[in-house]
Amino acid sequence: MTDQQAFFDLLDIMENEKLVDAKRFFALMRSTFCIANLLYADVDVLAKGFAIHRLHHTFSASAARTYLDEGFLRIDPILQLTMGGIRPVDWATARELHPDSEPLFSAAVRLGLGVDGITLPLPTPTRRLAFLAIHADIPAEEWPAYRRNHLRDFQLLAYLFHASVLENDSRIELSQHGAKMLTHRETEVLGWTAAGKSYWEIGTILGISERTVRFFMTNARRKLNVVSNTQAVAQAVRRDLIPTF
Amino acid sequence: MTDQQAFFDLLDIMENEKLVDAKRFFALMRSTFCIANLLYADVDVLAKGFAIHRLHHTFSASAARTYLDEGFLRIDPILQLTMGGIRPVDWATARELHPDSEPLFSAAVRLGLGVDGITLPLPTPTRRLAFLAIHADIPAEEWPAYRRNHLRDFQLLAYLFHASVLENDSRIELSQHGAKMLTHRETEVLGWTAAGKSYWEIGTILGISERTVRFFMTNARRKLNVVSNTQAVAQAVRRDLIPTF
DNA sequence: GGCATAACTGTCGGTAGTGACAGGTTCCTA
DNA sequence: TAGGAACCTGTCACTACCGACAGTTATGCC
Repeated sequence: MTDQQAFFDLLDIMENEKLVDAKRFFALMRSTFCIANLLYADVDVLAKGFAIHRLHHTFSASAARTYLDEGFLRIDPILQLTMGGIRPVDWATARELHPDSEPLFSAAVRLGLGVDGITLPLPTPTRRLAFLAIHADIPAEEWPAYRRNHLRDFQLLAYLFHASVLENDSRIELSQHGAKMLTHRETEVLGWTAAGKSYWEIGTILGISERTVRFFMTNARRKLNVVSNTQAVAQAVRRDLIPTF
Repeated sequence: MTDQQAFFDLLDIMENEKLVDAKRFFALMRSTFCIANLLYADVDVLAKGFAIHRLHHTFSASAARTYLDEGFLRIDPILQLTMGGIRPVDWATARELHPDSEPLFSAAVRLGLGVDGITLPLPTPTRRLAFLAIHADIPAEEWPAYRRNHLRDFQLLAYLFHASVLENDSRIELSQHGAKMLTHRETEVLGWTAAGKSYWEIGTILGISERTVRFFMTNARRKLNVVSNTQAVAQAVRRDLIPTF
């Protein structure tokens, strides 16, 4: 099969080149596998709502805008299945499991996004959600055989691409994220918050005003780049920034 | 190729059966791919030393005991490369990158563990390290072509097996710890709270009402014997009850 | 058939957390 | 001596949380 050779060529590229541009990867994928469209996303679920950390796709600008603007991202049943999962998610399966979301799928069809496709969940170091969605340009009746034939190819190539993106990411993050250390008071206040104390109680304990406690917590949240006290405590405990008792 | 058909049969099993026993998976892998030995491990890198969470292998009992007793696990260069990585790790590459560990590789050869093989890192929900190590029973000169041909098969099947193990794990964990253990939903909701999500957002993500999210959080607080969501998250993170990613 | 457990939903009212506004002092270092 | 960093305080308006009330449905076990 010539298909085989094309796959191996692509594999060599993905394994040997440190940084593969998304556009190039998408172009290679499309030419190798008769893929109509691809979407790679890395969504930061730590941020308020869903902050898009990284997004590459080959859909039309208007289709993507509609998808994002309408907030479909929040209720997309494929995303729900992808979240925290490892197995590939078939769009058809998601459609069956979530009949409530039928309007979404209908809208997707109108936008030309197709209904036969697959989404591969990708692991992320932090609590983000990354995935590669693949929409092949083939007749519906050929889809099962196509999926079966190429799932392994997609799985491996998606992970190699993802690895490339993450490796590049961490280089950037290491250079900019530096000495955002918590002060003594911030640590102290965070510790009492982790112990379940309210602002008023902490203020009384430390002999400062409730307002000041809030001030320290606000600074801690900003430094940890989180939105809630709860989240700040989760991060602090994970990073061993506050004493465990 | 008959190889192809054997792979597809195995793929069908891994995709359709909820729980695939390690022994069965290993047997199928060995017969399908001429694999000499397999090792699947899930270790806790946070614990002092390495706490083994799960371990299946086809190596001889004496070889495995030597490997573990001698503490090779701690200095294994392959594990070092696997840690936090996504890309497959070739044993030969690890040997080149870590000349200091030559004694380990020599010992491995004596023990019959082989030097041509590959280790696939697998993502885990908590701060653990999981991987599948594969050692094929073929002449060294055929290894590069073999690796190239089957990497995609290994990658996909390893992930499906890993998914099966993880899904089964969570079920066991819930049932064995008795009344004080958090339910699946409580764990899930707690995890999203730790990620800074509001009740409304979590409800949207999980497809349930905001009220129900509150219900689960209330139960979680009661079981953890704490008064606030923040405190609950602190406890849960400390006890590794919720995914960290 | 009872009983327990898990998953699920609704409303009310009080309290706690959060952002944005606008200040202050002390101490150390360039 | 100017600037920065840590520490400290106040008010207003809004949102989120949390306890207590009172349910429903499904499943599995004795």
